[in-house]
Amino acid sequence: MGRSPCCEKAHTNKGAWTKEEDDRLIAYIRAHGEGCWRSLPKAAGLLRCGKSCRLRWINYLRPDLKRGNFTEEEDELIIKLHSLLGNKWSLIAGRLPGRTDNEIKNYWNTHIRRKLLSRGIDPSTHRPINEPAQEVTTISFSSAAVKVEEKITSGFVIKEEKSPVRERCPDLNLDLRISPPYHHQSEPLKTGGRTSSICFACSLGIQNSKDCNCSNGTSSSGTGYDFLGLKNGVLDYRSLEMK
DNA sequence: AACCCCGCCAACCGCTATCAC
DNA sequence: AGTGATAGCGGTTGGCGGGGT
Repeated sequence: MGRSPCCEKAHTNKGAWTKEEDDRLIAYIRAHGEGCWRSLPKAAGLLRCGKSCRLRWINYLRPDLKRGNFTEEEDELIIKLHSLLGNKWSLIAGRLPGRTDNEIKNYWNTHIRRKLLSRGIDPSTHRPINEPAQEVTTISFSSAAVKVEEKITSGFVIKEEKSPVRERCPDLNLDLRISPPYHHQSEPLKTGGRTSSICFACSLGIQNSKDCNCSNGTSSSGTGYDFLGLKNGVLDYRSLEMK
């Protein structure tokens, strides 16, 4: 059984948006705010499907969009996040202010995939291309969780709470938590005779990030990591902020 | 100048998740 | 609990522009 169409296709425009349509959409949202996309086109005097309006606003017209080239810092962060989250573009976009899921998805497919391939890394598994195939762990959700297993992937410790029933299907009934990179307690970093620790942001190579809270960084939010929302050093995947 | 190829990216499509009744 | 409506997500498509021949 298919879904009913979100709008009457016979009476809607498709394809590229005109300046006038953009202006109408911006003016309407400025006056009335976002929400109720289905009724928005009619109210705004647009011959567009609500879905199309939403996409246009979110991906192109929103005033907080950054636009422009991605920085090297953003590149690396996207790679790291993708290695953890896979193609969860909206989650990845949620950690890159001013970037949209569509933009990141396009950028991944056009630039980063090639970049990783040129480094000899498989963009989907984040493993060396010539490395023999290994079991791939996918992050997914579940409330039924019993056993906990830790894995170290790309510098992150991932705690898997495994269901005893579905263990052979890693995509099912997993409840994951992502913690900061594993550091041996016996190997503290020493700087100029002083012992210091490196924060998670620095471990990703973004020392000047607002998420940096190690002793080398500028922020000082006390002990424990808070990168990517990792309160108390552990990220509950379900708490990742959605757009 | 004309044609072709290819990369980029905005937009669409189909699906799932969520909510209201 | 079941159903329909709506929002949101991710994969895919297609138009456009730039570079090469």
